[in-house]
Amino acid sequence: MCEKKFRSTCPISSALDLFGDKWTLLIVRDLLYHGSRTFKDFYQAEEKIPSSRLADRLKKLEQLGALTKENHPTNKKVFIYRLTQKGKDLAPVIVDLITWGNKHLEEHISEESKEFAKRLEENREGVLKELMK
Amino acid sequence: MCEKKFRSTCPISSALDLFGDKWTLLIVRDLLYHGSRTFKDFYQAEEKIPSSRLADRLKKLEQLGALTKENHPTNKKVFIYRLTQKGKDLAPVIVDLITWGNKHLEEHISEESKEFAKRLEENREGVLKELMK
DNA sequence: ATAATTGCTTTCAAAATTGAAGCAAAATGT
DNA sequence: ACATTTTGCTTCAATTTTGAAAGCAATTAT
Repeated sequence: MCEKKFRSTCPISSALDLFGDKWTLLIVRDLLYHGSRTFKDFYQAEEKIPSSRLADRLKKLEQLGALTKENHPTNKKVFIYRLTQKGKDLAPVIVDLITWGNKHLEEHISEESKEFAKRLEENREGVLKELMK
Repeated sequence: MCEKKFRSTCPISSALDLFGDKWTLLIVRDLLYHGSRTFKDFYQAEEKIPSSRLADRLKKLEQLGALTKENHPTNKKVFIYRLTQKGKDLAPVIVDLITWGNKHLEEHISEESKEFAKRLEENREGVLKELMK
């Protein structure tokens, strides 16, 4: 049953089998920053994910158990997505991508992100703890 | 000139524009573990990358400045690939993927990787230092 | 009652990926 | 010296994935 899913028994390769694309970790990013999001929220992010892609990435992440989908308390048409612990555990990866990007793509990174990256360098553990709570 | 290359000024999204696929970080992985590799070495890795993909990922990583390509000292047909500092700086990302994979995909991860992950948990900084040197 | 919003699904062309075969230069074997 | 193998790719057809746009049904707002 896993034979089709993973290329090898390497944890890196296996993680990439799940997250190795241009969109999945951006969904995780938005949830790390905001705690909870709706379809529309993700859809309106700067990077402009196509709704078809967004729908299937959310489905995959839910099936994987990295996020949950629950009803909005008052609006039946809206769903609320949140990270599970499995999803939150991706925070270190995300945070290291920020550090790498900030160091090596500095010229085109936003000031806001640079400041976040600075906080990270000063206190990685603290920032991580905050993000994952 | 960057307008086509990056979807936004977010460092995460930008890093994913460069590394967000199933193969690129496996090349980095092999170089982190082994120091230097040849085309054949990468090609023979467990995950079976197609040679066409390998060729263009190596080219992209070289253009990006994440690795260098140099001549073999005695065999003119062989090239030696090595990580630059820019490439080595991806080590934290790789290492966090190992930690995540080991925790959440435990049942299908090799014993060898589990042991490495254990060393990581005990001494992340030390292992990182070793990998990046 | 009508219009707008939300969370999708559908469609389809374009782009990326795979797997296999091919190839030239260099190295190795005899 | 000559044939064979190795190495590092390139090429190509077939399949898969993606992106852009349109569509849609069930609410919700007016």
